[in-house]
Amino acid sequence: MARNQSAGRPVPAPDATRRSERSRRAIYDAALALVAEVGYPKTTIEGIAARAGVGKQTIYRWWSSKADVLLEAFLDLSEQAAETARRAQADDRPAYGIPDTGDLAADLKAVLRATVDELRDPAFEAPSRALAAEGVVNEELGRAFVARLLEPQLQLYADRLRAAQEAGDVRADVDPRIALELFVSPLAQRWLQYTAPISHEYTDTLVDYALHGITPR
Amino acid sequence: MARNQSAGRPVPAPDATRRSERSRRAIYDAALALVAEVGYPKTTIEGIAARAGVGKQTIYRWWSSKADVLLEAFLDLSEQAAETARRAQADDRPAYGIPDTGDLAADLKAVLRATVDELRDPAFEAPSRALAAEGVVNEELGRAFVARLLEPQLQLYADRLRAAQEAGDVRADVDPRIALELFVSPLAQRWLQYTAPISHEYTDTLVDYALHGITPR
Amino acid sequence: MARNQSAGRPVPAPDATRRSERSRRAIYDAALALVAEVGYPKTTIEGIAARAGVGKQTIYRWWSSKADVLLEAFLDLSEQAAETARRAQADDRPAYGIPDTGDLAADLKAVLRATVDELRDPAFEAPSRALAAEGVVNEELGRAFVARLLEPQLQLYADRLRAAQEAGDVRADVDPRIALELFVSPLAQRWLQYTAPISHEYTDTLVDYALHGITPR
Amino acid sequence: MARNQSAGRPVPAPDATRRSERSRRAIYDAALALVAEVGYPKTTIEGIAARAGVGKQTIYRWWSSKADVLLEAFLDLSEQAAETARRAQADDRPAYGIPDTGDLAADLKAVLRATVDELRDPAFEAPSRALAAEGVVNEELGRAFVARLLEPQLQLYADRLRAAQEAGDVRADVDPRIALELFVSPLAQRWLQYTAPISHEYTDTLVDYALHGITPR
DNA sequence: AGATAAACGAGACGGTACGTCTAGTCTTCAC
DNA sequence: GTGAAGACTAGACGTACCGTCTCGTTTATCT
Repeated sequence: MARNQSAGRPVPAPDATRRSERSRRAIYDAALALVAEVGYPKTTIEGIAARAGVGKQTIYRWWSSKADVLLEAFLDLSEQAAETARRAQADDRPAYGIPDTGDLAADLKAVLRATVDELRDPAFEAPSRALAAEGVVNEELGRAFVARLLEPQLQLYADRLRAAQEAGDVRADVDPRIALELFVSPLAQRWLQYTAPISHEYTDTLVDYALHGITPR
Repeated sequence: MARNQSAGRPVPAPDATRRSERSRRAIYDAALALVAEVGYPKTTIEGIAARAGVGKQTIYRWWSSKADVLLEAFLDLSEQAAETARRAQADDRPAYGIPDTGDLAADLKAVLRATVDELRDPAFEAPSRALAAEGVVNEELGRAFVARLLEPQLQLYADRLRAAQEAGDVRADVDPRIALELFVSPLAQRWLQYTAPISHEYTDTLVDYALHGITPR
Repeated sequence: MARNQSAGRPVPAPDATRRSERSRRAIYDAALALVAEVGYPKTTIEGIAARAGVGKQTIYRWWSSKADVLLEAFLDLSEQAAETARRAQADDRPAYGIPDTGDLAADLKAVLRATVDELRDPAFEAPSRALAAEGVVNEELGRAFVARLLEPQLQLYADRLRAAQEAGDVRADVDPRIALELFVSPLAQRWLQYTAPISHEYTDTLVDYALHGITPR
Repeated sequence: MARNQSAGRPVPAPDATRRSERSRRAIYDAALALVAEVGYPKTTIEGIAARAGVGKQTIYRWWSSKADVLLEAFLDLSEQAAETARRAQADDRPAYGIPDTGDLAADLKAVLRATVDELRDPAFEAPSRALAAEGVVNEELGRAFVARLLEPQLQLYADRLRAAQEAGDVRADVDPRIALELFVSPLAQRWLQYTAPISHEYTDTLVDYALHGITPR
């Protein structure tokens, strides 16, 4: 992502130590605000630069594309949110990840309900939807999006499922990385593709189906 | 979809009876070819018109956007493919839909394996990926994409599951429309978002997990 | 003007006897009205056709260009005006042309004053200015404009000057066709090119200078 | 001329100090060449931009219309020609304007003969004819054309006539600005409107008629 | 009176150019 | 010597007309 250095002429890499933190922040803010306000397709680099009070070159110097700017802006936003959340928690509690109360179904349902709520938060919806869309069509960005944003999230589910396996609540022969998709992917698809509305009841049902299957026991 | 008639001056709707079938076909072909060759973002209306040997206005007269052209082109392609498939089948066999051999798991696995193959067919991949991406970010198109392409496919799974319910192979309290997502959505997400590779083994596993759950029985 | 029949395939010449007089009149009216309202450059053949309630082909069938339509429309207008003027005159008076009272200077001044007034009539100004402009840049139309509209007018001056020569009021060695330009062309240039305002005093002065020269006698 | 700033949103005026002289020259050259080669109506802004190797926006940034480009291009050409002529002259001779040998008729005839030759020079004919035509129909451009190109030329005649008045060769009560039209306007009209051919003999005759009148002395 | 054929209103078609917008590069000036 | 400002080349956007080409629908003679 960072900087395109594959091309012919070895562009002298900008000196990152002298980079203006002020501009970086302003660009993130402008990019997120514009995506939220006018949508991703109508968000332009010129627009971001103008809103951030920054020259276009300052954007092209540090990012390779509109999608790249937005990806980093969103990553930054997520980190800030995570940081805030972490700080807000009581100090000695498990810092991050999916809770493990011993009740797998309840834990998954709780987290998925929270995810549903988050997906409906407009501040998150516009940029993450934009990034997801761009990632569908732009494989490089798609992989970056998955690696830096999605996979870390999914890993938390995998960890929880592995813990459940150790507790005997999930069969040992089950691959947690696949199993988690049984409830995560349906939610993702409904949200991304508007195939159907999402709700707490829906995600609860997904967890039940995924844990116990749909055949008679 | 149809025609923009929301704006101020009521543009007289073009006379569809005089529409050039030749141009329509040429536009579909050009649009699909360009999306496959240079990708959706670099496919332009000017490019489609030039390649189709058609005036730009002929495109703007009948479609409202590049996405709209591609959606119809892809629908047309699908219909043609379905038509071909239908014709290729023996006359008395069940014409369309998911086979029902009595073995639900085997039937689902077979269809999903075929889907995996289709998703890897470049002729289908480029346009459907492009449409899916556009649909993520453009709700109107997204809903049209789902309603006209995706949902009819999903309905076939729902039908098969309902038959399985009647045969006692699926619990009666299960909602087929949700249940199908347990194996369809994971595949869709891996394909769309590059979260992980897809394979026949993978979809087989999904069916097994979905049918029997991941908890010990 | 008439009809382009130089090209390869011998387009069957339209049958003028079956031509719709109604359409012809409507086209003339629409053309003149549009030129007066929106100016010549913004007058389009589509616009004329729409306003005249006529198919575009009906225009292309009978005229070769926008300029051609306007030229004929203006000729028609001029003929009608001349006809009206002729009818309005007493029956036995000299029907047409420049009066000959025996006083050359007075006669020329009177006619030029009338011309100044006519040039200021908006109904004449827009189309004649448009035709003159087009004629400057389009030699074929320019020559047609001169031959059919301008030269007949100038001929009247030449006739009056010749009569004056016979009466001994103009030197015998003077070429009337050139002499008339001494007062006609300055007026034409001021009007066409906005080089200076026109007035009755101005044309009176032109006649005086032209008749007696500008050197001391 | 300058820049359109009448519209709603106040488009930020471009910074003239940073203007590319290279582009400006290339645009002038391309515009003049195209007008000479294919004529004014078939000269397009796109064509000028392409030929000049320039983006369309660079033309729209600095000029408001095709006519405006051509006017400035032609002014530039005239200035260059005048500059060249000035440099070519012997240093102590009267730098510019109409010669004053004491023989008014001869001086005027000489200058008009030179003008006839210039009007026949294709390099000047196409653009000046195009500008004149556009000026007939577009008052704003017409006035600019007159003010910046025509009137300065005419002023030279007025100056020479005033000198002749002081020398007693022209009557004191004659208005030089009007008198000059007696020989300038006829030539202009013949050239512009193709009313008749132009020649050295013709302009000589015009001078004779204008100086001495057409009546017997 | 009916047949026949051309002119007609309408408007879709392949095109060209318009004037605007944005991409991404390059240059200038201020801090 | 970085970074804002913005002019530059390039080219797609969506619109407006061009001139050509069908369509059916009048008209208007010619059987």
